[in-house]
Amino acid sequence: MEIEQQLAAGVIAAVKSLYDVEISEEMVQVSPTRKEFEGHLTVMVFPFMKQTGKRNPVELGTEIGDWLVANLPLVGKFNVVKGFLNISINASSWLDKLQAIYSNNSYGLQPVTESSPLVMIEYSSPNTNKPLHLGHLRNILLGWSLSQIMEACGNRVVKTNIVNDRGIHICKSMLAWQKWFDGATPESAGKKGDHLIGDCYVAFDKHFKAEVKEILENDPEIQAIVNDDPEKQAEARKAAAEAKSPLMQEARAMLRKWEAADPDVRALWAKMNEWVYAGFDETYKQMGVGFDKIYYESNTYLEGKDLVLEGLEQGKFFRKDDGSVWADFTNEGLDQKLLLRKDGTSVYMTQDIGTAKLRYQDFPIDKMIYVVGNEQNYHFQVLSLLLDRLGFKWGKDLVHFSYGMVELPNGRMKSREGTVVDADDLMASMINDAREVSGDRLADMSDEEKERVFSIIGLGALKYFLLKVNPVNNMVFNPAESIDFNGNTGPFIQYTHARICSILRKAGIDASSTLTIDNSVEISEKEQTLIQKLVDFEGVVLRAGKEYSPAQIANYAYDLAKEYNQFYHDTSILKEEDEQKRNLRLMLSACVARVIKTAMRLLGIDVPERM
RNA sequence: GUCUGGGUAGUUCAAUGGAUAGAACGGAGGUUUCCUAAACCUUUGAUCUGGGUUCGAUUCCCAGCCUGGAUACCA
Repeated sequence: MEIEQQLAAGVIAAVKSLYDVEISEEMVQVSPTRKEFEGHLTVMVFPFMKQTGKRNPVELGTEIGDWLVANLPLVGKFNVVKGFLNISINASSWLDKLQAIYSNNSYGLQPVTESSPLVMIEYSSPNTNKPLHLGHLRNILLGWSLSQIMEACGNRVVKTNIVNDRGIHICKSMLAWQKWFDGATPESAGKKGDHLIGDCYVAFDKHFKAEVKEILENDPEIQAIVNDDPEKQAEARKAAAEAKSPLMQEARAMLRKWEAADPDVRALWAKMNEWVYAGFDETYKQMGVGFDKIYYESNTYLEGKDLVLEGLEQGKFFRKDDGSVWADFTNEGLDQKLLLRKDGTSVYMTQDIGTAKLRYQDFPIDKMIYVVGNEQNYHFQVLSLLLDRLGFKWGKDLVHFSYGMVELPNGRMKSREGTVVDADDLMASMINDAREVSGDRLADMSDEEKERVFSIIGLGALKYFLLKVNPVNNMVFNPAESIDFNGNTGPFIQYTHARICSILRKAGIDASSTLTIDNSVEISEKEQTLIQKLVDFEGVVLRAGKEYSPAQIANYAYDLAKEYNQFYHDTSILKEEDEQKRNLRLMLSACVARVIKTAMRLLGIDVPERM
């Protein structure tokens, strides 16, 4: 049992024994003691004042403290300040804890068995008409990290991805490729497939814009659209002009051909999508992430349509006069939601229903987590109700892991304004920065080894930067300033780990060595603080899993690394002559290194042994 | 309009209802006879406004201001 829990149980017993009053677990708040005060853990006694009838919190705290010292072996001494009961834990209890952590190779991780709950996590979910950008990076890293954390919390995890491979957007790229790209392939163009297709999309948009402008200025039909409100008039004219654009009409015609399974269109579609997948795979590989099962919208949207029609027959949905199919959620406080257009084609929501069906066929899912931006909060609120109505047992409890946008200093990224930060470019530039910062520290390594380390460090900085922020908040990325390698950063934590590895190397300790310490060894305040933080790790992981928050792991890892750096700076380890003290510090270092490594793995960040 | 997030040092981020609101970057200054100076130390500086609940509010409730997002046939 954890020290905090033992203490909390002790306090409950103390109150029961002293005042014959039952208090609940929630009333006992235990937290680390602030640095200014003596003690390790602090219990708030204010909450017990009513039940115990005590008027004076100091008196109450003192009585509980006396009882704890007399009855709880792990409590050494205590002091009371106002209503804060500061408890000092016995040194031997800390040492026991440290030894337990040292000898447990999977410390902090819950076991996963055949009968563990099955959690499916969807993330990335790209469109296939353009390369991945910074926003996708946040999504993918959160999804990957979350799946690691859920596994660490004792769940079986299936990582999944839904690829939005059909629709008007890919038709635009296909059309542009036919018209202006002269049969270019990724090989002939010398660029990744996703980037080539992205270029096509941009080309389409450029020509399309020009067309619309031309029509707006010269077309008499458009000029005839008049509205008293100038804003509304402009909107209406623009919509009419866009619909009238020959390019757009061609794209729509292509989409219809695609839906009719026209062989030529399908062949082109398949070829171009393959290029994109190859490009994405390269990006995923570079990031160090992957999936267990990938779904494609082109395979799932028809399934969704079937389910909707089935639901319609069972009276779960209704049809409007124009033939469109809707779900009514006015009883649940929401609106009506379109499920099938009047022409019978499916919408975004329909596709998600079909995907859910296939997933449930493939896996006995207990919990489904969708990692999708907060712009889709409403969509997932509706999807949850919809799946529940269709009888998916996890529908009601599906988790929309909603995260904020990555913004630039002037606002959000806009592809139209060319302010999108490309994922591949950003990663390459981070790795390059790492190379420059490193100097000649790794001069004795082979070029291959060096590149591996630079890649770990550069990506570590990027990943940590994106993961340390609370997911619900929007975050700001300034492309003009490179991501830091100093301070509260991934490399700082990696550096601490590398440094510990160096110490252990010099002490002649490797994975097979076993350190031992005597329980009577003296333990300093800094050492005790470090052990306390190590003990916290298990709880931090569980909490991060419960609250779906990789940021808590990130902040914990930084805190631990910072604490160790201070310890390192004013404590000698290798030069320590007292063998017991030396072994204690080495054992502590080994534990810190392992916990850092585990925590960083939960974030999807590697830690090199040298840097 | 309606619904829904967010508002904390100059900047980027923290803070299960608890003690003097923490870090980092930036600014100013300092530390290498010892294990990696990507480090360490000192200093500078903030809770949008007004009410309420509470022994105690950045945190919970109400109102207002600022700001992001959604709002039904795009995904």
